[in-house]
Amino acid sequence: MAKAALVRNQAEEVKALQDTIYVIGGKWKLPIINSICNGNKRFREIERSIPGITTRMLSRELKEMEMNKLVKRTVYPDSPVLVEYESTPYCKTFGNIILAMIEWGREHKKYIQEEA
Amino acid sequence: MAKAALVRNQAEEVKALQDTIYVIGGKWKLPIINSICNGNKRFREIERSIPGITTRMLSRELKEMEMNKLVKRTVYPDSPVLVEYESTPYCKTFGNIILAMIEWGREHKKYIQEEA
DNA sequence: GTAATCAGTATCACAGAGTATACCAACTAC
DNA sequence: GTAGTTGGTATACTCTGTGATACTGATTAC
Repeated sequence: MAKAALVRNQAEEVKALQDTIYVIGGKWKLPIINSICNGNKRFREIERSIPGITTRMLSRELKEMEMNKLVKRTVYPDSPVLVEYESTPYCKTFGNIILAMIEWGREHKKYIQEEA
Repeated sequence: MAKAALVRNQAEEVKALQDTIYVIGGKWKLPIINSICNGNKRFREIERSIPGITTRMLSRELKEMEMNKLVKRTVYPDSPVLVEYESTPYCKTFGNIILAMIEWGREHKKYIQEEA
């Protein structure tokens, strides 16, 4: 009985985990979410804030994220056209994951440096 | 000044985030870590606990994770050879990330179901 | 007039992550 | 004797995420 409960729990956990990985998988989604949640609004601004990303990848990911309601894209069609990206409440639900990962990255760096 | 501090902070955050993504990237590492931390020790046991994984991917990832000191592999060479995988303390440092991701997966499922 | 910025799009190409399938030798269970 | 388990390896293949490079038209700045 305890065993069965444990097994079911594990199966449910893995699935939840795999769902999450599916949604935020890849190199760029979390860094982009993080950037926008940090207040970066303009395309080039976001681009500059993420080391290594290319225009193409940013463009693709933003498009997908807009479709999935992760970001809101607004166009101000004044003389020099201006585009702004904003995070949605849904986007902010990744906060804990991102924080945990930033924290891990910091600890990992310390660890590496101590080792060397 | 406040601006400069903010910028430096952001840059450091992204790098930490990207480091973490680099280490645990891909479809399988986190599910495997989770499985082993949950007490699964045998190869086939781990395999069965992760929906969709193939023998080959598990084998590859375990090998890599052993090299990176994420898991410990022990062979008991008794009549039917027995192999056991264990999590290392280092492996357990991913706990917070995994928990946050499981939590997100659960909420996401609720969200999807409510929507439908 | 030249360079730079903005918000992207268009092509091309590739490595490597991931999949599919079969197979091995040793052992157990029926 | 035959089917199943264990801990994997071998081979072949797909596919797509990612990268590199170039380009656009409008605008501003020198």
